Amino acid sequence: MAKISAPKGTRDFYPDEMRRRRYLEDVWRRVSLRAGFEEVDGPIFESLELYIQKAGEEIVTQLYNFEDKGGRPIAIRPEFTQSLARMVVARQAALPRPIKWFNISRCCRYERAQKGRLREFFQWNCDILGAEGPAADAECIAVAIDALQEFGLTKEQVEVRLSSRKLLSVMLAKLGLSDAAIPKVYLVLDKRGKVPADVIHHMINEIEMTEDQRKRVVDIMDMSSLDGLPSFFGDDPEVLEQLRELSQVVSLLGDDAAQFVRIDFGIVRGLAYYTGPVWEVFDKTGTLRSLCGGGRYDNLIAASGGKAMPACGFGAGDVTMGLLLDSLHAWPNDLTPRADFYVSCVQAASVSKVLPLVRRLRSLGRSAIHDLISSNIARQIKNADAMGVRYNVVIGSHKCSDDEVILGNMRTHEERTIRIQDLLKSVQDGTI
RNA sequence: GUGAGCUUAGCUCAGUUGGUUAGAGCACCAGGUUGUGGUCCUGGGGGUCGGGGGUUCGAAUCCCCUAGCUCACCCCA
Repeated sequence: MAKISAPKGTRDFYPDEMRRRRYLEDVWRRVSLRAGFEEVDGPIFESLELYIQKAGEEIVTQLYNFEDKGGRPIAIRPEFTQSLARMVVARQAALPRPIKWFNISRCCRYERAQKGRLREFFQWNCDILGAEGPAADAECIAVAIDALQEFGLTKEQVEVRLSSRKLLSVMLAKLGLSDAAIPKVYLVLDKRGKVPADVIHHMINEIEMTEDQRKRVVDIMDMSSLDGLPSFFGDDPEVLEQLRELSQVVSLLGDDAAQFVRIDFGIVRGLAYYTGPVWEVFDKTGTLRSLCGGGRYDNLIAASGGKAMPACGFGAGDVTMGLLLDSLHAWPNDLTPRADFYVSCVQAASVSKVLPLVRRLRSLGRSAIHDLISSNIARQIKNADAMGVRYNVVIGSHKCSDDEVILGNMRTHEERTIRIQDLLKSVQDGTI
């Protein structure tokens, strides 16, 4: 039989990888729950139409789709947001506001795999619906930062780059740029930092606008705070309003979280999608794709057939986060689950006593394991040690009677003889 | 869709201008140690050198084709 390998862009999760995946998910879930988000989920496949409706026919080339046996066009979910919108719309009137939901979804996209991007991945989403205004945006950013800190990351290692689609479009409109020039400016903004400075310079010079406009576009591009803006636009009320809203997002975070945040109008993201503040999290070495991205998308629910409803949220993938923790050696030291007890057995005659004791220990909520391949006592203890077990329990030693066992602390090397019922009692009391 | 690189043991990799029977470390298994663990010592299993074809007395090594993987561009909800 031919060996068949896993499909391109997918991963096998052997125990090592699975532990890391669970660790990521545990952090995401813990952080979400303590911020008051409720976990939701939808099907792993949806009607293909759900994605076409939003992104157009071209999206089909970028996802896994098939016809089911009833001839219905189906797609494996490439993201969760469309499912979320569908779920919200279905019960929109009945859901208490604001809606705060989170989800950890397995998603597939048919794309060429490369560093930080695979065909199957896990994505954490947090969304707040029914809340307009900067408080909800700040809450999303706060939760994302909370997760970063929970992973042990500092403001020296990662940063949140914050922009505002609305502020940016108002500013560009006020500069009097032509309709043809504005998309090109977005493109340049998006490319900045990804391609060499002289290329950026060249791209800007290619855009048709006056020298004054060009200079101002460059100024906006280079801005890393909002301080200069009011004088820049002569206290224009529209600009000021958007500026105030974006500043509030930062100030609501408080000094501690705001230290992670930097204003960067280079954050563009999906043009059709976002309507207000947008942000992405990057590692500061700049070697990885974004760790997390989000923003305000007030049109989504209406576009999905519901009543207009403000919404904001973010998504974070497991692949890039894993790469970052790899490169920083920031995984927790020991994710290996260690059993509390290894019940070993000296003589064949006592073998039948092993599993019953193991089961008693397990029923008390402790983890207990034992030999399954007839190892001698030396091998059993060797195995127990290799697995980092806390206590070794020896049954059938000539040093003790039938209702006794030897309890060995694998770390301190202390041994003592103890009656089985006393052992179980101590375990129950929590003294062992 | 475009371009580049890589492929030798389960993993990470050596392998000299082509030259005996293809190696190391780690991992795994066993013994030293048949009633007590980490170290150590000894041994063992495991390779169609990605696949196919060609050149040659001789190919892991050179040439051609092909597959797979990786990286970058495009795209990125």
